[in-house]
Amino acid sequence: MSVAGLTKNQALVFDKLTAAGGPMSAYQILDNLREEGFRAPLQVYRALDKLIADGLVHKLESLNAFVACAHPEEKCGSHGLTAFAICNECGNVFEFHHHGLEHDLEHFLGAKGFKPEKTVVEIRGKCANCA
Amino acid sequence: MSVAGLTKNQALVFDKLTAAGGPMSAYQILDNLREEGFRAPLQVYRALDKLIADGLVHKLESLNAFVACAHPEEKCGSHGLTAFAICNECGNVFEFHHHGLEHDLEHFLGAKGFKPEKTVVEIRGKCANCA
DNA sequence: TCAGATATGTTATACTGTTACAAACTTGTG
DNA sequence: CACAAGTTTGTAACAGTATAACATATCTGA
Ligand SMILES: [Zn+2]
Ligand SMILES: [Zn+2]
Ligand SMILES: [Zn+2]
Ligand SMILES: [Zn+2]
Repeated sequence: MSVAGLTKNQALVFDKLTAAGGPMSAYQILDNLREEGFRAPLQVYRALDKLIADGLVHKLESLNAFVACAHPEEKCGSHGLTAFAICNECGNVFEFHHHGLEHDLEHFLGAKGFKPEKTVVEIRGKCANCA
Repeated sequence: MSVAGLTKNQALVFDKLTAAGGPMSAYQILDNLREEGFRAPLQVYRALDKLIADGLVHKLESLNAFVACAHPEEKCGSHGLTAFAICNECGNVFEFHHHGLEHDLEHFLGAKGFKPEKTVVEIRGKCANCA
């Protein structure tokens, strides 16, 4: 379950998020880790910072929530662009890479002198089950 | 400057945002409208809700901030996809539409039974001036 | 052992957004 | 005009998200 190189708190947060199988807010994580000794938001946010830097967790900006990476073996962190389809009905999140997209954006913005560092792509809608 | 069909508070918020020429947080807007009689966040959020629904203002999810539409005459609201390149150095925001992008995403997700309703695309990086 | 670095704990606070309810204004109708 | 219905605004309280500042503990290498 766990991943090498993580501290205790980082591992607790990562495992909780992985077990959830979907997005959680920082405060939901906090409440779910009180039994394990968590007391303050900062414990969660610090762990999330590291997990995000390592590409093991992503932040969903349009939800203010966090989700475990769907394929950590692919080193999402190294991709400039990770995209999410988020169902507004059931809350299900589908994570994907789309190289055409990435390339198009880089090309389009590069021509304008803009250097992308991190790209947020979140598609809100209805998933196949909820349509 | 103003736009027809807006109430007093909506017009005040829209004008302030337009004059700013860049993103503002809801509370920055509030503080800038105290002289005009604003007292509570809800006055700002209610106005923003309407302006966003009308496509005159966009929310930048990765900044928790709001920006006046760069080309309201094009009815951004009717596009599924409006994208933003946001400079991490100077805060400048460049709004654009990219139909190839929109089409690719629709095609890719449509094949999976996902029906997009609203898409967030925000590219954070360095603009030409700051590179 | 001891110093420096890293990780954690704790409190308080700042920032973002909503609920609930009351009052004022607008508009159409008898 | 009177007055009801709808819409806009005002106000207070609160809920949810995130960080600053400082203290303590733990780990690591000289
Ligand atoms: Zn990922
Ligand atoms: Zn669904
Ligand atoms: Zn626009
Ligand atoms: Zn710039």
